[in-house]
Amino acid sequence: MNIVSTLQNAVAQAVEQLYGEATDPSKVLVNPTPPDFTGDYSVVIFPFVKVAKKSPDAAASAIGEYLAKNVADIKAFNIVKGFLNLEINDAYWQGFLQSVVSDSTYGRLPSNGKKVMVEFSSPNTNKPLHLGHIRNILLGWSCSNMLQAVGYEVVKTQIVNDRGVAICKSMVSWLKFGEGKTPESTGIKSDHFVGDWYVLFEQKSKEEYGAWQETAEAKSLFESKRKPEQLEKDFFKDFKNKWFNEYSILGAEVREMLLKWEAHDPETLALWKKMNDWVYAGFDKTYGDLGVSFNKLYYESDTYQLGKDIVEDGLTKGVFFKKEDGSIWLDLTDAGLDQKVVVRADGTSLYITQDLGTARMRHHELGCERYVYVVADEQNYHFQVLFETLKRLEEPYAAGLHHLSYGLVELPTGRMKTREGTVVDADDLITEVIRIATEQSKDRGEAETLSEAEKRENLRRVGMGALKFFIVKVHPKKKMIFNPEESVDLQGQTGPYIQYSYVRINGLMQRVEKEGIDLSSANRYTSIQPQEKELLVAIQDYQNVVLKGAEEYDPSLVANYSYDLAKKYHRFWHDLSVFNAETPEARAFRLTLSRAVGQVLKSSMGLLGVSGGM
RNA sequence: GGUCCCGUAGCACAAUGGAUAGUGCAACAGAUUUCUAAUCUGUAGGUUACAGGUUCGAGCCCUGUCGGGAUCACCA
Repeated sequence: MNIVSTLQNAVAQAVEQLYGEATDPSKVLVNPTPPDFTGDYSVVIFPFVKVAKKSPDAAASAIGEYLAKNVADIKAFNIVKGFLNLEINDAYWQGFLQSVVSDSTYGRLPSNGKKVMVEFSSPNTNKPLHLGHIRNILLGWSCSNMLQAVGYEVVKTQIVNDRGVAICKSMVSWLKFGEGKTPESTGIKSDHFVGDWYVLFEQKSKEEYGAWQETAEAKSLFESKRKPEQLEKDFFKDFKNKWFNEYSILGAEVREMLLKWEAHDPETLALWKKMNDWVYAGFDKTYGDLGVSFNKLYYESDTYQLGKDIVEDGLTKGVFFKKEDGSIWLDLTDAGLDQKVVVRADGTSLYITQDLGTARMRHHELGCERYVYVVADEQNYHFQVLFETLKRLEEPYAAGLHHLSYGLVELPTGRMKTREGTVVDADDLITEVIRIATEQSKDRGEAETLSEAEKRENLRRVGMGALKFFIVKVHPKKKMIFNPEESVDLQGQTGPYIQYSYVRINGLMQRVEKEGIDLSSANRYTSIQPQEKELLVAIQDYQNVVLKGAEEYDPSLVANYSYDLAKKYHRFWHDLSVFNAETPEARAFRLTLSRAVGQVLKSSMGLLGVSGGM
């Protein structure tokens, strides 16, 4: 058993024996002792002073005596201001170290027989992926990995938003202005190619709107509908949607396209399929670069009609109600939310209708215990409504729904805005971090032994490791600033810094292999140093970190842990000699310890999707 | 305006209600001429936005204020 749980249990037992009060062992606080104090772990005694009816130090002393007597692994204890500091026997650490290196799955839990779905990425098909998608994808991916590590079977899904106004804009634009060009003929990556037509559409539309504003019709509309004091500029800004739907020629073409699509017009469907396929080919490349994949894809074109049956249900159950115009509503005001339309007056479905239907369908198909939606925080309200609705419908899976909400990513240059063309493209960013990694390696002078291809692959790994680590180290809920230059820095809190620790360890292990060094004398090493102890304590903590990360859907815990471990290893490396250790036992011990650190680093970084060099 | 989220060093980020609020970058001062120098150590930098409250103990929980963001469509 983990020493921390051993201690928790023993303390709970002590409290019960000494003071007759039952205590939940998992509530006993056992933390690594801060470096300034003597000890490996510290028990917080304050919670027990009331039942002990003693001063904190006296209670600590009594509990300490009890532990020293009853827990074989405890070597000594001391008390500082209500904290009971415990020293653990070297024999325990020896055994622990051996158990780690002999267990290739260390940190992972066996299957728990439960299933969880994680939905992430879920892009629109009218333009390429951008920086926001990268955060989404990395969060989804690492959460999937963490859940898997703690025993879940994970189904990774995305819903591809392949229909609707957006893709129709690209289609209209390409038909009108495309002159039959293709990704092949232009040499443009195919999802970017489709996105370019979307951008062109928006440009043309803007031009049309500008021209229209000069017409007599527009002027008189402004005069008759303006609010008092409203400037012409502001009026037309507000009016844009209405204009697009009722006055725009391009807008009319898009609506026609959409109607034809919904009527299954063969030519429209063929065009739609062609453009979407271009986009998918492009996405696949980006997903490949990021090293992610999915188990199951859902397409909005298949699911957008879904949800009518669930709405029927809701009507029968009285969860929903119908207004005179035929639209169906849901009143959530008692939950602090608003009224919400779930089906339009004309009987067509909305975003929420679709999500209701998809939720039920997926549960029938997958039968998961939990469903995690990785979606940006601008949709917090939507998910509140969605989950509350499913709860009221008494859907059996409602309690297992979770919105993993994440904040905006910005660059140091400022916020991304579609309209201002400052959106950071995912592919560009990937290229950029690899470029920076390459540039930095030039200053250093890389190992000459590698082939060109190997060097390139190394740099790609460094760049991707940098990108991934930098993004995932921040708590999902917080908005963050991604600094490409800083991310690739080889010093500091970065992916490459951690990757290097691993490379270093790998180098050691290869040498062990080559020289046939015998590590079996490791357990005869009797003077564990502080730098070694802090590594052991950190390794011990790994399984808890993974568990917590999975429970809280928070990969930043694993990222910060990895950095911390790498940092401790560097300190160890600097202060103590490994190969040139004082004795053969010390050498064997340190090599074994290094192996364990490498093993954990590989595992923890692997959870984050960073496998580069590992 | 209602609702929700955020506010920690110059900057970027940590900190299950527990000890003196940490880490990196940037700055300064050193060490290590090795086991790959992609390293390490030290100095400096803080009224944790502000004001109250709960607690043995609050960056964390509660109330209010200020600042920033998101959202309040028969869009997705």
